[in-house]
Amino acid sequence: MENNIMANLFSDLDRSGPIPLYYQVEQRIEKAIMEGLLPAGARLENEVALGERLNLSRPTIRRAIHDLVDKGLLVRRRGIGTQVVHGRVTRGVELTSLFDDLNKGEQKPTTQLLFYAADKANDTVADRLGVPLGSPVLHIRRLRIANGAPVAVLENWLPENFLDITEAELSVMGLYEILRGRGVTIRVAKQKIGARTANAVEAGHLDIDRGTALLTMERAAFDNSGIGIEYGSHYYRPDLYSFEVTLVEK
Amino acid sequence: MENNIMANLFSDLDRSGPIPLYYQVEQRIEKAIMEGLLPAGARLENEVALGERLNLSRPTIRRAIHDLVDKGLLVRRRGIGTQVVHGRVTRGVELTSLFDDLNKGEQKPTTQLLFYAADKANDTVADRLGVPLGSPVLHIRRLRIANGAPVAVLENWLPENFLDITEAELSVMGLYEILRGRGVTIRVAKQKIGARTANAVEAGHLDIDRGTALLTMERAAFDNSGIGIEYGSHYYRPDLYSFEVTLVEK
DNA sequence: TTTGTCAATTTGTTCGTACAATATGACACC
DNA sequence: GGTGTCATATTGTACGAACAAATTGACAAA
Repeated sequence: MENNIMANLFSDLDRSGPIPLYYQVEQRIEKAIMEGLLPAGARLENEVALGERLNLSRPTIRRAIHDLVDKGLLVRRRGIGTQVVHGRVTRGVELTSLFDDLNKGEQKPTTQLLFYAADKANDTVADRLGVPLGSPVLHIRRLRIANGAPVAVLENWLPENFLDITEAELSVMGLYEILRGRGVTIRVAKQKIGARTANAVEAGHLDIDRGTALLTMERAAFDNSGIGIEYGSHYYRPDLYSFEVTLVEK
Repeated sequence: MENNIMANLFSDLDRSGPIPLYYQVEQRIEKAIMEGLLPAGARLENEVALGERLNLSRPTIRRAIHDLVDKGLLVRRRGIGTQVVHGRVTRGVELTSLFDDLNKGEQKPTTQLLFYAADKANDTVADRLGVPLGSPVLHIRRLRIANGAPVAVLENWLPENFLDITEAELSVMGLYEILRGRGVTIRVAKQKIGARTANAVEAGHLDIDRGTALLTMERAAFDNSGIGIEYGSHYYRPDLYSFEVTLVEK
């Protein structure tokens, strides 16, 4: 029975294309879990058998499964086998989701550019971004609206080489979308999540009462080579947004 | 020059003991980075050469380096090589830190047990923990105090097999400490971080004004075998506590 | 009944090898 | 001088194979 499910799942692997085989396997297992074909607690076939049926070597299968374990979707024990982790919170748990956040949100988000100016890096910005104090930075503030309701105010600073990002771009695209389009890859990001009480201005932006709670996030993002890409200080309407993280102990 | 450093680093690998070779290599490189022997931006020797000098196969070396890339300590580019990541993000990047949080906090935290009872799992608890509705669970609520100030209220539910955890234990030890002592290893945890406004009771516990902001966290933690270990619903004083996360894009 | 042992199952570690893809720098060519 | 091409260095993907370690269940022995 299960065999049929799996057999169908892996029927047509693209062996010639540029997408690695282990990644294709990974995606299909992940999809099967998300769609409920492999429910929580379900036991996967063992590595060798799986490899034989897909005509893949054991290392390739292992690579795929290992990645999914890292993502927190699977759990494996020597002598026992591999199981789908319990807790069907398994939707959208990728760590990367936090990067894009609202960028590719559920319901066609809109952006309103509140502020846009070339500025000089102050103490905080210089420190977080690793640029010299007083060096040129792009300073922006955006209001993110989803479903007609204001969800968050995003304030960001970017180093000198991004001064040519235009207001027009920022009005229609997410920041990370723009950065990706310029060939920039974020590699490491350090985030700090907290809460505070909204003042009058903040409350006004988010269309809530003064004195209610805000969810806040500070983030410094770095390049492949460790160069500071972006420093952001954001606040969110807590009834419309929250952060989800999956931690995997190694 | 660099060769000498590396040669010394890997002089005596334990080939017979139970610790995997890739792990030994991993630890030594990590140590070298932490101690500054391999400064930010330093380039590692290539995989094959490294393998030859240590008398290890390339897969073993790759495994070690791959793990460190996952941790955010190293960065590698095809055709170029492997480098130590820039940016002093290198301290305390372990994912595990979020697990223990207040347990091993900065200034000798105290715990006050507010509630302790055997209970039956309600809808939410049963769902999050993956146990049957109405099955026995241990239900506790604790007030965490650091430096004389109340920092957080931690409400937790644990499945049947932890019903024998005593009030005395909970008063002097952190929950995760107790669990570790019983041989339980948390493997995957799913967290949701948000904010809301404090009601009168909550404000009273944390010694703040009613209506000020609370930082909230919900967590479901799972075993090696995917069995639910703990479900928690916590709230924190945002001026005394916040969450820090380091994300690594893969 | 309880305990110990052994076989079977399954993942973990480690080796070896081959070829592909990407970035750099040198060199020839226009 | 600029431009394209090619060799080189390095990591990425994929195969195959062997043995080690942990768990379970069956069976034998006390």
